[in-house]
Amino acid sequence: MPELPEVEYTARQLRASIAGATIQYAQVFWEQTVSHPDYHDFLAQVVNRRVEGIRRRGKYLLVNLSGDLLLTIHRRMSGNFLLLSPGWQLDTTRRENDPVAWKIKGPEFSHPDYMAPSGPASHRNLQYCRVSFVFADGRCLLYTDPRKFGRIELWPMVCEPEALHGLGPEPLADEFSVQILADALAVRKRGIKQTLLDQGVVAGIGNIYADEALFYAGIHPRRQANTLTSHEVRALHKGIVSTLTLGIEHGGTSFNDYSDLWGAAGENYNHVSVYQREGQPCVRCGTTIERMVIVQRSSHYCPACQKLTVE
DNA sequence: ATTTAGACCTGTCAGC
DNA sequence: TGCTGACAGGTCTAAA
Repeated sequence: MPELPEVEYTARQLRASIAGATIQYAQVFWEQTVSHPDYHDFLAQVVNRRVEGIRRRGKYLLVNLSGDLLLTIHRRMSGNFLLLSPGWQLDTTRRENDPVAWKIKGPEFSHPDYMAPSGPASHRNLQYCRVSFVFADGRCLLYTDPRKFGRIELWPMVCEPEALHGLGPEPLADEFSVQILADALAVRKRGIKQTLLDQGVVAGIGNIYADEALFYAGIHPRRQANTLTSHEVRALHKGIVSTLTLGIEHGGTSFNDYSDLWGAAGENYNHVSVYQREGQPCVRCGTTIERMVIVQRSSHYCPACQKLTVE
């Protein structure tokens, strides 16, 4: 579920909270979540490491650990982080009818930043802890993931993890120019929607922000990527940068699962123009927003603002 | 060479 | 109330 803005927002929150903290130990409750190395090795290697820094690349969260280790995290559809105040702990008793759900036990929320898990999703998320990191100061970082798609890996810093190798430019960095985007689109015959979802073209765009960026630029999701005019490419570039930037400023987009480190929902769902707004009026012209399926994914667009035919 | 189902997973919601 | 199918912020693989 998290796209670039959600991952970036999490990275900023983690930087402000756990940078410099030492991992006392970790627990793994769903083995497949830790895909490299073997989770036994993972648990052994992570002990007593200090969190040296936190970065983001595309939708990957990158955590530098002391001893030249790199933790890479991809949350896929429903992965989330929650930071528990000291005093909280995992109750690892298996629940009767659900062998993979885990409960959290502890005192009432007392941390000033942690008054209540305010997002509607946070209570639910607490039950699906797959990995936990317990810090020396007693705090506990939970990786929760109802759908179990997310992956956490540990690599020696010297070799860049393969997963990061094929990623395209960072859309919010200087390297992402109009020309870079134009060059990438010029050689792709696929639809523009699929092309934007391709992490090798631009890193970090997912279904929400692809739809939003296309609406911003007035481009139909089925337009062939290499037929965009230079004017349209310029508009799309601006659309990508501004919708992602806005997403970060609003703390990400929450529809179901996503919440921030303290369990609060991201504000950006109040600011989307087309995503999941099928049947509602276009914010620009009032025409009814439509939905179509493209490569097994929903696409939301305004049929009046985003015409398929080239003028 | 691309496109596209299917897999991986669990939960929710609408409709019968 | 209970069942069924569609759908959900992603990405990889194999078959068409």
